[in-house]
Amino acid sequence: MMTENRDEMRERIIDAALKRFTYYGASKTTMSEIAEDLHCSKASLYYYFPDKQALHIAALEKAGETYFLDLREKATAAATARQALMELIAVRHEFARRFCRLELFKVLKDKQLVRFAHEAFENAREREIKLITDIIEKGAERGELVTADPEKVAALYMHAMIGLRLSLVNKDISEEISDAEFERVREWQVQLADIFINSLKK
Amino acid sequence: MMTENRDEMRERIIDAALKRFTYYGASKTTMSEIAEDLHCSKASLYYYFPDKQALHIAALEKAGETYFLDLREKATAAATARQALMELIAVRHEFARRFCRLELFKVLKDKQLVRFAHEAFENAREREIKLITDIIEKGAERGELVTADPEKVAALYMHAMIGLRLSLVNKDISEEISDAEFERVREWQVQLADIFINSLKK
DNA sequence: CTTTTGACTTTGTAACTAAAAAAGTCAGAA
DNA sequence: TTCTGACTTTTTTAGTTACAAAGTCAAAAG
Repeated sequence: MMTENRDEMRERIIDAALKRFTYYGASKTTMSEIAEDLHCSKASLYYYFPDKQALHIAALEKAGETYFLDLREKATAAATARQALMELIAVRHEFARRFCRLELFKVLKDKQLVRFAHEAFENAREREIKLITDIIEKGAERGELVTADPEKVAALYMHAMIGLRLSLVNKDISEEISDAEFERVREWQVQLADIFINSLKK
Repeated sequence: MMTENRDEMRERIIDAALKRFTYYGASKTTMSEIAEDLHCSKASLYYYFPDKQALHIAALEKAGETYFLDLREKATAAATARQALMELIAVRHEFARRFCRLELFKVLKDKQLVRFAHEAFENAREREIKLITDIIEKGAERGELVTADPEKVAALYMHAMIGLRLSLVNKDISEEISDAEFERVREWQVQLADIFINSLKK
């Protein structure tokens, strides 16, 4: 392989894997296929990653990191709290559409991976709650809104938002989610955000 | 059997089935077991119900009807909109605790039953949304709160509440849900209700 | 010395199958 | 009209095998 260094090759493998995982799901993707995409041998992959699971985790981490950076960038750029929350909804919407097939959940057989996924989710949620807390606090400083416990409200908002998607989509993981359904979730999320914003106004 | 009439025997069968379904799930309950509980033969059950599925549906309908009547009774008795919403949360909490093992979902193989369950859920949700709409409207009449579109807010509230449970519990259907988790969901639901109430105040 | 590979072994999965269990039927009894 | 024991049919499950994918390694290539 014509790569400059070890890390670069790792990235190339993660990208190739992520592409496959996103389109077909991790369980339906073989190491051989990823190797073929990269025009290298399967054994090479094992030089960079101890096993398929490690590659899977690396791919998930990369997707999550990209998502979170995007989230933070958009949120901090917004002028008002309402605008910031709307930006978060938009980013989440795009992320869900892109990675809903990542099949994090289908690989529930592997206990270690389940634990990792769970921790990663917890962690991502924590970071997102922190982001929303900041948005609310900044809004309070500006005099836009008031609340006794910004973090509590942020956590509640976060769970209600995630839940709204779960409640509205209400499908098996194997089923395809249509664009119309994604759009519907987005619209309801916008309205729920407005309820929260309104509730926090003086 | 020493029953006065056909309907009474049907009820007895439904009650016995519901008990088994609730504790062990429909798929792990055999018609023979239900018959044993009633000290009658399995063939008798088939005199009252064409097949197991029909009995399952009847049991679900009964559980749902009981739940809804309870819901309406408590809601109409409440003095304020806030109090009414709190009563709904309490009833839902009790219902979820009792029937979370009903395993409506595990029997996903049977297409007809899935369709029924889906329609029943839709229907129950519609009725519950109607109930919440009434609560909001009554609150508006009293001058407690204001909103342009009570039904829309009610639907949003309903989905956010259902979703909050889904988001917080976040478990496989097979896993047991602890009392502490149920309680946690209830507390968050109370807070979400307050957010909505506050948002709708003048 | 680092990276890559083809050929290899081990492990997991999907597709059969046979045995068991549960669903569902029915002629006749109460 | 309601109920049942004995029956048939259908569905589950547990075991098996065959194939595919995961994972290893000695040796080659740069």
